[in-house]
Formats: sequence, structure tokens, C-alpha cells
Amino acid sequence: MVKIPIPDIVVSRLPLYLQMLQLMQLEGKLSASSKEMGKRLGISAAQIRKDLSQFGEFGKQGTGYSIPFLIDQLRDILNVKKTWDIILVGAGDLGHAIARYQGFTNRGFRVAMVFDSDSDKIGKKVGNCTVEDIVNLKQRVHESGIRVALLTVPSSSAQVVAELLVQAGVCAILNYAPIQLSLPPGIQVRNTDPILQLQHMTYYMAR
Amino acid sequence: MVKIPIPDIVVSRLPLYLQMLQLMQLEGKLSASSKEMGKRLGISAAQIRKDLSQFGEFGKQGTGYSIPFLIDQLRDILNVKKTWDIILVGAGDLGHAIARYQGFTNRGFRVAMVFDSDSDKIGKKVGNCTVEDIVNLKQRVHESGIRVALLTVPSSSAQVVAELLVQAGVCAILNYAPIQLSLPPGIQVRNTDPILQLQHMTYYMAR
DNA sequence: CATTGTGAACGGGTTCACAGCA
DNA sequence: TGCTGTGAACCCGTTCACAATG
Repeated sequence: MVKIPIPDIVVSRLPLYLQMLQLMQLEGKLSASSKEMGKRLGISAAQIRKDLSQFGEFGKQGTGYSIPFLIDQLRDILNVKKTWDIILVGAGDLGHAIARYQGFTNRGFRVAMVFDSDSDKIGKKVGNCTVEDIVNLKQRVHESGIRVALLTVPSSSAQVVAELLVQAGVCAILNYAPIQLSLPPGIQVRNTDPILQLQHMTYYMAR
Repeated sequence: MVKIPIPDIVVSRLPLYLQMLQLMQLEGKLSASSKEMGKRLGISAAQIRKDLSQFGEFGKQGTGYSIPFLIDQLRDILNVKKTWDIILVGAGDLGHAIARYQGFTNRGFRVAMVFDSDSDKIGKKVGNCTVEDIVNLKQRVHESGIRVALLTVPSSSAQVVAELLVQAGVCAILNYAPIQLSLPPGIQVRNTDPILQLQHMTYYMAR
């Protein structure tokens, strides 16, 4: 039995589906058709059906998809039935905002540790965590078994800190610095740079 | 003369190229080959050549691309030769972090106004701006002519505020709330939700 | 000789259209 | 009737390969 791997582009849409379904659940809806979901997300209904059908037959003809059931399936597929502890490196303004953000709960994540190298910040409380010294990062992360990290340090130190994270056993990094990290294969890296998105939009803003 | 529109996926890579080239410039490099650029970004050299060739013949055989020249061209293509004033709505933790962020300079943007509805925040200084009352948003933005906005309000008010922004003349919104905005066609919308990226990564993190 | 620009080939993601089913 | 699941057709982005050139 050979499993054809699911295209990455399909996987990238699943979190979007989950987000939307959780919203629809809050609105009190019990089921959703591919047509309705597509309309909300600006995606074709056929696309959504095809995406979901890669993982099983989740829908019912004539009715659509049961929202609680589909949420459960997606959480399972995305590995967010359990809550992932994550570590945050960089306790600047952005790090503060993330550490205090309430939106991780119920979506599969929890900021469990915060690190920084600035002695003024170490020992201070940020959200539910106390900022720890980055020199202890490797040991602390190793023994905690945490494998997901958010990187909110200045660009100039992002590469070095990312390598430190990998040494500590981290295998998924969400990088907020506007540079391209170079890390071993097998390490998941995603980037978040608002300016890239702004520039993408200004392209279309005719003079 | 019929201009074939550039594929959106190509446009989305241009900001990445620009970011990288500006970094290479800081490193003191004067030219770059498609091979070298591709290696840095994890993209094929052919892809980069094809992307750039859509806009003109920027390279020189045997040498590659002149970095200052290519930066200039990309800034022109992306409309970031001038600096765009942008407005920020939502002066919470994330709004604060963005308003104080130094990285907009030299990449084409500047936070020019900040709005919030919380009377405790109105009048307070955030970065270089004073938080203004959201009831004045429509008028103030109209007369300023600003057309780009960052939306950092709670999910529950994001849709309403987004509509307000559109009424005020904004036509590009970077939305930080984890919901899908529904706005008129022609309005540019991009979303930033770190949890979508985290869930994308956890999919691949085998049990 | 290294590297660009590009037509052609390729691959794969999206849409179509419909059988099948509640 | 309404909607899913899916093979087939279609479309489009990527890669290939090479002529052209400084």
C-alpha cells in the first residue's frame, strides 16, 4: 500500500478551514456545505470537497458536513488535538504582544517559556511566563521536550538563535525577522513579515 | 498592444527578492546571479530568471544582476519608491508593537496615524503617534488621503472596522484578526495569523 | 566561460461535470 | 432535490535545455 503524500498546498488550506469552522460553530451552526464554506473563504466549492476528500469521506450527500465532526477530524489531521507548548525567543514589543495574546488557547498552542538575552528583561514577568536567560535555553528546552518556537529577535541575531533552537531539539520555527533562515532539512520554518504583504498589495495600487 | 497580466504568484515573490537584495547590498555585494539568489531563497534559478524577465531584461549574461539596479527596478514595480503612509487601527499590545517597530523605514511604509475606541488609550502616545478616537477615523483618513491600513482590533470588531476603513477610502488592509473579512471587490486584503502557520507545521510533525 | 532570457516540455493543481446517495 | 466524491479535462506555473551574449 503506497500512500501518495498530500500536496503541501492542500495542507496549507486545512488550518483555514478549521478556523472558519470554529467560527461557524460559535455562530451556532451545525453543518456546512462546501458551497457555503467556499463562499466564505473565496475558494471554489469543488476545491474544498477535493481537499477534504483526500483524508476521508467526511460529508453527507444532501446535507453537507457536520461541523463538530469536521472540526474534530481537522484537529486530528493537523495534530492539534493536544496543546503544543511553544517557546518564545525575544521579549521585545512583539514578543510581549505574543506572550500576552489570548488567542492561542483552543487552537492548539500555549506559550510555555520566554527567553531573552537582555539582562534588563530577564526575570521580568511577560504574560504567564518569566523571561529566562537565553544562555539556559538549550538545556531548558531540551529537558522540556518542546519542539515549536516563535522567533521574535532582531534580524541580526535571528540566524544564530535559530541554530541554537535546532540544537535544543526544536523542529518548527515561526520566524518574525525579515530574513531568510538557513537551517538543516527536516526543520519546519515559516516566515511572517508584514512588509512583504504590504508590498504585494501596493503592487496593485495603480498610480 | 495587449498586456498579459503578471500572475499573482509571481508578484508575491517580488517582495521576497527585494528583501534579499537589500540584505545582500548591506553585505557589500554589487551583483547577484539567479543561481545565488535561488540558493538563498530555496527557489530554482530558472524561476527567478523567469519571474524577473516578465518585467524587463535586468540581467547581464556572464555577470548576473546589478544589485542596486535590480533593487531600483523592484521598488519601482512594487510602488515603494515613495513612502506610503499607513494607518493602524487597534492600539492593543500588537498595535503598540507595530507602531514602535523600526523596520518599516526604507521598505516603503510609515505608520502615520493610530486609532482606537478605548477612551483609556485615546490621547496616549504610541510610537510617534498619538492615539486618536476611532469616531474621527473616517474624516481624518479621508482628508489625509491614506489608502493602506493595518487592522489589529479584536476579531469581534474586525469586520465592522474594516468596512469603516473602506468608507474612509482605504483600499489595502492587512488584517491581523483570525477571521475572514468580507469586503467589496477591488479592496486588497491580506491576512496574518500565526496560528495558521503553526498548524501548517504541526501537520508534518509526526507523532 | 558564466549566466541570462525563453520557447517547449512537463507536472500538477483546479475546475468541470456527473454519477451516486441521503 | 441538494450535495458529496471523483475521474477527466483543462489550465497554468515550473523546470528544462539551449541559443545568445558580455
